[in-house]
Amino acid sequence: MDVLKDRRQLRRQATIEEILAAAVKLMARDGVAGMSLSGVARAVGMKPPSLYEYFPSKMALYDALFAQGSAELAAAVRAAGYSTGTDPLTALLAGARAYVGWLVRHPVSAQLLVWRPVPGFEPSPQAFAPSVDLMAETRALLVLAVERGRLLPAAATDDAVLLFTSVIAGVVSQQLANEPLGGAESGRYTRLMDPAMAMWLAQYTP
Amino acid sequence: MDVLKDRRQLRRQATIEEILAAAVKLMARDGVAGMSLSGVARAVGMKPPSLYEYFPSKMALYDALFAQGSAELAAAVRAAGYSTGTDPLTALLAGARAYVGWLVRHPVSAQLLVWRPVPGFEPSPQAFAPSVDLMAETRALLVLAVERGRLLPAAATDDAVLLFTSVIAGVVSQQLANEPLGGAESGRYTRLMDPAMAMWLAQYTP
DNA sequence: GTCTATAGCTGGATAGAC
DNA sequence: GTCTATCCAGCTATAGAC
Repeated sequence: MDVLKDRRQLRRQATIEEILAAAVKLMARDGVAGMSLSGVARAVGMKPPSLYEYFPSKMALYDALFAQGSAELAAAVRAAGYSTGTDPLTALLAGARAYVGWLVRHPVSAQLLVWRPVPGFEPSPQAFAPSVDLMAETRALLVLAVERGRLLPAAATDDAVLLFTSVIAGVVSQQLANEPLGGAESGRYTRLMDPAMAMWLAQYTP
Repeated sequence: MDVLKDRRQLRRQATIEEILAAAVKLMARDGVAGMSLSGVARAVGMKPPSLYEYFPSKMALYDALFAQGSAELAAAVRAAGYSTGTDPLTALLAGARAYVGWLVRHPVSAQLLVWRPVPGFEPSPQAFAPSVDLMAETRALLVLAVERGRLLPAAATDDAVLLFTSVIAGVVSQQLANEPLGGAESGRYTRLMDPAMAMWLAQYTP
């Protein structure tokens, strides 16, 4: 708790983040499954064994990346939703837009989060938690929108939620399949996002 | 051209297919990117060098798998469409159903075709051709459906086609993310498929 | 916390005998 | 066409000096 300890922990945290950033960069170049600890070590100016001071295994590094991405994604969605005021439907749409937008801007994390490209890697429950929370909040927003009469009751059923997430997954999938490593900033997904949301809404608007 | 040569070629073709099948099986176990030539060789009762008699490199094996999957998928979609008679809209929907169905029943090929999980692998133009053809035929069906008054003119625009493929991609994505290696035969995707198609149709039906 | 050294393994691919 | 033998490269991970 004293200053020295804090400074040390801060330094350590900075190194950890440097390692994570380097790993993401490498994954953008070689593919998510193609990342190697040797490559990461080279990128941060370390020798491979030194990485084990920060992560006990390669899978632990993947898990940290998953946790970081999952948390940042959830935060981005929440921030977008909160900033819109109190209307649940507006918040829902802003959240969906933020969700897709974040994934498109972070294609490497997107692959790690949405697909499972690494043989043998399963995210830990802690790493997965933000996604679970986000899903629950999305559901709650839908229920609220129904209660307030902004959506038809059917919009809060399991099938409607599945359809909603599926539409969003479709947009993300389109983008990632065409620009897996985040090349040119194509406006394709934005052009797709509005009609897609409108299409879903048309089913459930009073 | 003589009988002996034919027999030899037939035998060779059978071996090639055995190798491809073994590779798919291994990819289901270890992940698409986790397949190894050593493992494939073991599975077919060969030593690794012998595989080079049939494929000049590991990437060539991936390409053959891509080509095979792409062709089979296109064939399945066409068969479903043709069997419905001459109504383009019915054919379109039957095709979409067949498309998703085939991918769900062949999750390993689906990952290879839809996602790009193998670092450094790009399908050759020949391997990719069936997918391109299929896309063109889908477009043609939409145009035909519009001409026959089964769909609104807007259904043949680029945006509508993008939305159509995106909806399908969403269903596939949902399924693959939850059952990447084709575990239990969950009826989830079928439950999702009909509402998803209905949702798109609602936008473009006269 | 960082290093050297190294274990220990697996992989893709080639040469050349049979 | 299949094999043995081998090359060479890369990787994760550990032991132990500093």
